[in-house]
Amino acid sequence: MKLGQQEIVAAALQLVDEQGLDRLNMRALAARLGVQASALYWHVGDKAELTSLMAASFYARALAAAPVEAGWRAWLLGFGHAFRGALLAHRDSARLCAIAKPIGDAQGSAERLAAPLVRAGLSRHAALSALASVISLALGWAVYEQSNALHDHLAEMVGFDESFTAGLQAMVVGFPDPAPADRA
Amino acid sequence: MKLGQQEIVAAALQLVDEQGLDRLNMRALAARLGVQASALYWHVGDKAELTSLMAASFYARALAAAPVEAGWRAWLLGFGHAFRGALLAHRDSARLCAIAKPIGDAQGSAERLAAPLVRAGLSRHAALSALASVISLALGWAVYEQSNALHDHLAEMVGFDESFTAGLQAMVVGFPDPAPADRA
DNA sequence: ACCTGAACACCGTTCAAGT
DNA sequence: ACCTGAACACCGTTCAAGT
Repeated sequence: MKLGQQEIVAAALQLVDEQGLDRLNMRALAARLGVQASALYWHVGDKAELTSLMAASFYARALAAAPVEAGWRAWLLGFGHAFRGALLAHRDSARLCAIAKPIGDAQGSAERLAAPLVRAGLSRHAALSALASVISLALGWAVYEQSNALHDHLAEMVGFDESFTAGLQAMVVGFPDPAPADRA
Repeated sequence: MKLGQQEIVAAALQLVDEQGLDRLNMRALAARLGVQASALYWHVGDKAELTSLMAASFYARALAAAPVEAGWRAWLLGFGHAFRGALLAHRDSARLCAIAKPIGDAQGSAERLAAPLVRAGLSRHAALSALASVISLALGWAVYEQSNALHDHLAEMVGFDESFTAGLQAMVVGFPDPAPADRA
């Protein structure tokens, strides 16, 4: 099996899932791939770039899992749950996203994410704004939810899933309908 | 000036404000305090504990800046803005909160934060749930907002303040009134 | 009680050298 | 083009020793 960015990112995610984010280091990752640590730098350039790639995979998976065509409210709800799902599928994913410095064309990715909302009738500004709020909400929840020690105490107290859903629902319902002048 | 947790945390926040989170290390921090790195371990125990203390200072400041008595919606809005303000007052604060492992009595702090909401008529569960959503939203926004490279691109595209306010407003308005059976 | 000085283990990264 | 081996700088942490 040849070594490439794909395999490296996959192995890194696997390593984090098993050992946690603070056990992710270039030597351990290289060992898992049967290679020397310095070999990774041919494919990745930087540990920061590696974490950015890992974070990007969450967004990509969320977008893929989001509803295809729907009203903008339904799409926002769907995407919110999809992004949350993508995060919860991996250990320490939220911390990973928080650490990750934005990669490549952040501008472009944002537009691509917002495109379904624009197609559904929101202005570019309203779409980006609402999307950022939904992403922020999901990311923030995941941060606290994955904070290991917190998890035990708060799981029973609050019920992460229902509470997140309640917050998301409230927010999306609360977003105003696009003003007539704001239509495409 | 004697060395204590207070001064260490303050100096650490100052250092991060000036140099950024990834330049925060025990040696630089010690040097700033005119002391040896190993001396810090008498007062702090751990770098993780230090970051937790730093993160805790944000929550404390937000609680202090929140409205004293108000309806639960108004209090939530006020606290949301206060927490956001506390985060934006320091560089890399959101990443700091994401990294920080919960300190001491997370249970107790959560209750203390939620107390004003309970006094305003929400059930304990509804209060914790709503509060967590507001905190998550503010934290999530701050993560993206402080992501240096992102800041430049997105600042004009979205308008962080208005968009955060819109999301917060929508969410708080969208929270249902407490059911009669759910009253204190 | 509080701090110094020196050390240890670990980690990101580089680079000449190999194939 | 892709990887090894060895090295460098840096950092968290410990601990005996000082005062």
